[in-house]
Amino acid sequence: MFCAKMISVKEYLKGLNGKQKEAALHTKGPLLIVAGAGAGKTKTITHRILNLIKEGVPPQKILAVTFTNKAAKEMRERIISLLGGENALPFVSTFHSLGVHIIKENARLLGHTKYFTILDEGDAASLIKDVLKELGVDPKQYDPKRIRNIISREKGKFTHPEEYEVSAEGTIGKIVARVWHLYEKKKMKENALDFDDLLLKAVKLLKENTEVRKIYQERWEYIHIDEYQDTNEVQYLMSKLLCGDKHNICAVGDADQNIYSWRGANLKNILSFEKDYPDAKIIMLEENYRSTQNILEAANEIIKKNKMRPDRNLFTKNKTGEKIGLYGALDEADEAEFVATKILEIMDSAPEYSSRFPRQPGELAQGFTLDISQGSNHAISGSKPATKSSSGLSEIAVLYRANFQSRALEEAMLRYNIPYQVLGVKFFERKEIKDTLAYLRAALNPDSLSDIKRIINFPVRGIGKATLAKIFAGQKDALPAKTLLKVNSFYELLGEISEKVKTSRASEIIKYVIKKSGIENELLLGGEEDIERLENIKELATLALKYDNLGDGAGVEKLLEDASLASDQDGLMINQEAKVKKGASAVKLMTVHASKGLEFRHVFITGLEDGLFPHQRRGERDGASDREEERRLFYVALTRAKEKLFLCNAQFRTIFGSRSINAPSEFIADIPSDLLEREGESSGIKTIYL
DNA sequence: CCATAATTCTTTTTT
DNA sequence: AGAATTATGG
Repeated sequence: MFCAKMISVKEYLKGLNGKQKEAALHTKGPLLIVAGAGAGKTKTITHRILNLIKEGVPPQKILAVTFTNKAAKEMRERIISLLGGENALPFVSTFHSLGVHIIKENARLLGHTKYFTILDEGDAASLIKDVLKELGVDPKQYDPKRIRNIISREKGKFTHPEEYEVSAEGTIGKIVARVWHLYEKKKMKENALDFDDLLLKAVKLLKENTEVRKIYQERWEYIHIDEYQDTNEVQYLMSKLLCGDKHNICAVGDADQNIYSWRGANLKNILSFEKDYPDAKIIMLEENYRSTQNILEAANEIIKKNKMRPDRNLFTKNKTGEKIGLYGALDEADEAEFVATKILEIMDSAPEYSSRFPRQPGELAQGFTLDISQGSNHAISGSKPATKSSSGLSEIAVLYRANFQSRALEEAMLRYNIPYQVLGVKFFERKEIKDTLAYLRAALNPDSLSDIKRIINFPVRGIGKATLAKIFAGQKDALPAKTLLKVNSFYELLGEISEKVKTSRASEIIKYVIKKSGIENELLLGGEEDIERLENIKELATLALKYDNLGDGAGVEKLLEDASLASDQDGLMINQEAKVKKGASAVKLMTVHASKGLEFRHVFITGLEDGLFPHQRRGERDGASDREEERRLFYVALTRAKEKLFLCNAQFRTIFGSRSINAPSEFIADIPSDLLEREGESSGIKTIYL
């Protein structure tokens, strides 16, 4: 119905290409946007939302769901900038926080309070461990994490525990069935939900309760689902239930970028979109605006080798660009050294940075301690904080398959005085942060045993295992008088905190907790490490300032929610805001998974060794599809780069403290050699052996 | 109950 | 290699 004339009228869509415009203008009925890497996916979706609003749809009627907080944040910001000063905004959320939202509004229906505790994977695994012990199963023989994974996978498939019990096979299956049952019971008793529950319970509500379903279907008339290829069964059901009969669903995705099948992501969802919504409009975005032709060609060659994929190719009008650099390193230290020196070279080639870095590795800033565990943002003391021109550094990313690889890279960055930031150090998973938050959670949810367990004897109060067991068994009166006194004063403390929560702002409460609990005193007495921990908690208080305007009580509640749902990158993002704001720009180190959705002028892909990338995992799952997933992962890595790409592999790598020899990844050989260019060999390959 | 010593993991990717 | 968990003795 819309003709060229009408399109031309919409000034605000003029930055889009034909296909993108078509997508933005298709507002009624189901729409699938198949968007290749760098094809302007977010731009299209945000403009579509803009168009809806311009056509008169109230912003609150629009929902956009993403996978990560970072993606949600970016989308929100881009919508805000498109809308200008408008005050009402669409509801942009991750799947998990949408789940929390729905559950909180209906907590009673599920037998929970709105202060339910969210268990992270660690909490969940330790709860499973307790369950195993209770059932008389040796947790060493049956790894709690593994059991947790199996349960998680089943929950992601929307399997009922009873259903599973019937179909469970083998010894493990039987054990899982028993554990699962008790695990659910315990969570209920603790008023706690695991990550899967956040989606599952929300879907159950929507599915089984007509009124609830109606409320949300009416609340949101237009829904958008980002990264549709990564949805699992539960998320798929959620999207379906939310869009109801109106079918105003816009899904965006790219089958080639499905890298989460190990988490239950089901390609079927995107591949059978047309079956689910027969009147669906499908739009393919195949022009890449991000990368040079060389980079894109390499990526196309890599992904072509997968069998299970749509037949299509991205193209670009960008220039040919430089060749892809290739470096065969001796070991991980050599590899890291190469990366570091290359980064300096890159910075040197931009004249405005040339004076910033020391030329020799020896010129280190004095008094700088090497502290890998902290990760985060190491703007080097002694080197001037980078100013406006320093954005160059943040245009560089170093990618790797597994988190442990960051270590060697960090050491090199420190030696060469290159400011860097590691995405993957989970601020909210640090012990001191978890401890502090546990006080708040326990105060709000007195049933939360996992939180109480964590803090009842930290700082040391002389309440040990035996005492704990008695309390949990409801036999407080069986305690010796002296112990009872300690226990009571602990619960009084929780009571005081809970009172304080109702009457104070988030940042104040954090300070209150560390004082009253004795955490502060404890850490002040400790060594250097403890002081650093205290600093981290203070950072938490700073971060909490942002929640102060939500009002007394509500601020803490939201802070706790965000803390539970913050992934590593998000967590760090928040963590860093304070530091980065000062203008420090840094090279980014992260896993390939974490890099999805991002782009950088210069990208290093490290650890391209057989067994590491593609990663060799132990059996269990179907090898062929795993291999294809590794390939998709490499494809994602390649397509992050805009201008220059470096590939590195190391002959030797130390894993678990012992050195292993690795052949270069097959991926390197899969790239046409005319796209590659050797960056020189490491010295001494022949001489050093062991 | 707690501090220290000994032992056993860890490393795939994440909401 | 280093962290984390568990065993041991006070």
